[in-house]
Amino acid sequence: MPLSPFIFQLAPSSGVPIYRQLMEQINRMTASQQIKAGDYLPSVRQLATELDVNPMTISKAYGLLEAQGTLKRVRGKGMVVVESTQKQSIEHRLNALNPLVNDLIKQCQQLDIDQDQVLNWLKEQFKKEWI
Amino acid sequence: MPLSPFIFQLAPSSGVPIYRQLMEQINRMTASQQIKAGDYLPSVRQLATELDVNPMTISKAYGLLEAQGTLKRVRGKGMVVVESTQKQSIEHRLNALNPLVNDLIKQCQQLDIDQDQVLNWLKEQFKKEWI
Amino acid sequence: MPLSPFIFQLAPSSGVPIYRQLMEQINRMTASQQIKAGDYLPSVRQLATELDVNPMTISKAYGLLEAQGTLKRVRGKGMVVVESTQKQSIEHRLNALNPLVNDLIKQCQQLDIDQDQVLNWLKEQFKKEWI
Amino acid sequence: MPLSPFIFQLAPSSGVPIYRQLMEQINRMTASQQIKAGDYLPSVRQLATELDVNPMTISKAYGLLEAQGTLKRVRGKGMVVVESTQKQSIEHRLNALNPLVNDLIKQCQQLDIDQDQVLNWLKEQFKKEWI
DNA sequence: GTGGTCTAGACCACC
DNA sequence: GTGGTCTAGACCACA
Repeated sequence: MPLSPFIFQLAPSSGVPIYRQLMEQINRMTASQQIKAGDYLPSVRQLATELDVNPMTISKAYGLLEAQGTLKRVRGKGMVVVESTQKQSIEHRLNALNPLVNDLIKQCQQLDIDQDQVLNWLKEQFKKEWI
Repeated sequence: MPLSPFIFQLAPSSGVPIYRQLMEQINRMTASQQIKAGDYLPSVRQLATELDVNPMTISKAYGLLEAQGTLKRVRGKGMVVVESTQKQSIEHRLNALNPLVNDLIKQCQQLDIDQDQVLNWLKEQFKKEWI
Repeated sequence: MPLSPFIFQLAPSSGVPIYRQLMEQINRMTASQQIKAGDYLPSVRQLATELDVNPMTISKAYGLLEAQGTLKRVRGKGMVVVESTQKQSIEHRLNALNPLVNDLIKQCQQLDIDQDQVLNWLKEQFKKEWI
Repeated sequence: MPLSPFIFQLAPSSGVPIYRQLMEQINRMTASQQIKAGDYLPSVRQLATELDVNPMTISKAYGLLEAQGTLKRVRGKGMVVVESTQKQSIEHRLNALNPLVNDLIKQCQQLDIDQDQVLNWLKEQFKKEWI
């Protein structure tokens, strides 16, 4: 029963609701099969403690993922990833980055940064920051 | 001639408050001097109509930018960019992209996409989407 | 125990915006440490009811005091005075009265009242009205 | 025809509407007979130029003072102080300072300044600032 | 319960 | 025409 080897990173002051941040991260991890069918997610209380967040917030995220069909509630055991999830194609996963990249492009233009500058800088940043 | 040649793009469902999106965009445009000292911003009502948003929302953004020292109220004429703003260095502007890039890196890892894949794809996307 | 032992006095017809009156009074009370670091201000809704004012007006004042660095939002608990505030020197606090005193002097001159007359009268008034 | 020997002092950013500041100042000057029955006020245009204010603002103040019975419009000559005004008693004029003094007392209390401190300081300020 | 955001609509002061 | 202030009421995120 893999409890919480998952890396969740929250940005509390980003304006994006915490439950949405959680949902998006879990969705990405199922898309990449870092969480597979049958895996159990950390319990509401455990994750709440770990992230220093109200348990109701975790519960809300789990509830919505259940409604969306990604998770299933198992009485007495917790939330389990449903069997239908499978690793999505690389194209599909890259496309999930589209909103972020469009934002990036828009911000570059507003900051008057050109393509080569930002691409070179991104390469550097990736080398530095990639864990 | 306080027209509105500025391109504001809102993401209403992003969770980021509209007034914040506006503030950030205006801050970026002053950082790149696409809006220069002495320029007039579009009027509250005009921008509200253009973006289909309540005037008070625009007004809140302008008011906070005034409190922050970026804009100044000119009676009967509108909001003008203060004189002290100047174009910021390319390093400074690239650093403004940091939060977005950290997000990008995090999402790639959660989607199990490796560095070369994403960098190549970014190059393509930039060529396609850059206006 | 975020109660409301603070006395706010509004002058609705003074022309000074309500949110500004609130901000000024709160600033004075932190300057004199009648509100100390860690104290909770009355909730938006409570103060709105108490002062018979729209909640958004209170909220605007609190929001600006937060932007100004005097208050901090604590999720689910309310607005708390930040730790950095300290009692300001008597000189500093007296100087805060400058605009009012300049106004007083100007009005005396326009009313053809001389210095001794007004100073004696002020002494009396202070004795009578001081709570 | 005494044109504009009057000293008007405006505080444009005080939040008090300019037309009200004007009205109050003119009322004080009639109360003290610094402006007497039969005196002509400066013309709208002249005062507007002098104070760097929109003529409509002056006009509004004059109009309200006319409605209030203090001034009278004389065709082709301007606004004249009506005959009924007379110098008011010193008590009456001191009472006109009441709102300001109540404000002063309130601010002192909120700033935790005691009576003797403020009275001594006021004496000094009066000596320094009185023109 | 807490604060935050947004809307629709009114009125004010000033150019 | 410009921005500013306020209201009444709705909905959201979080404790």
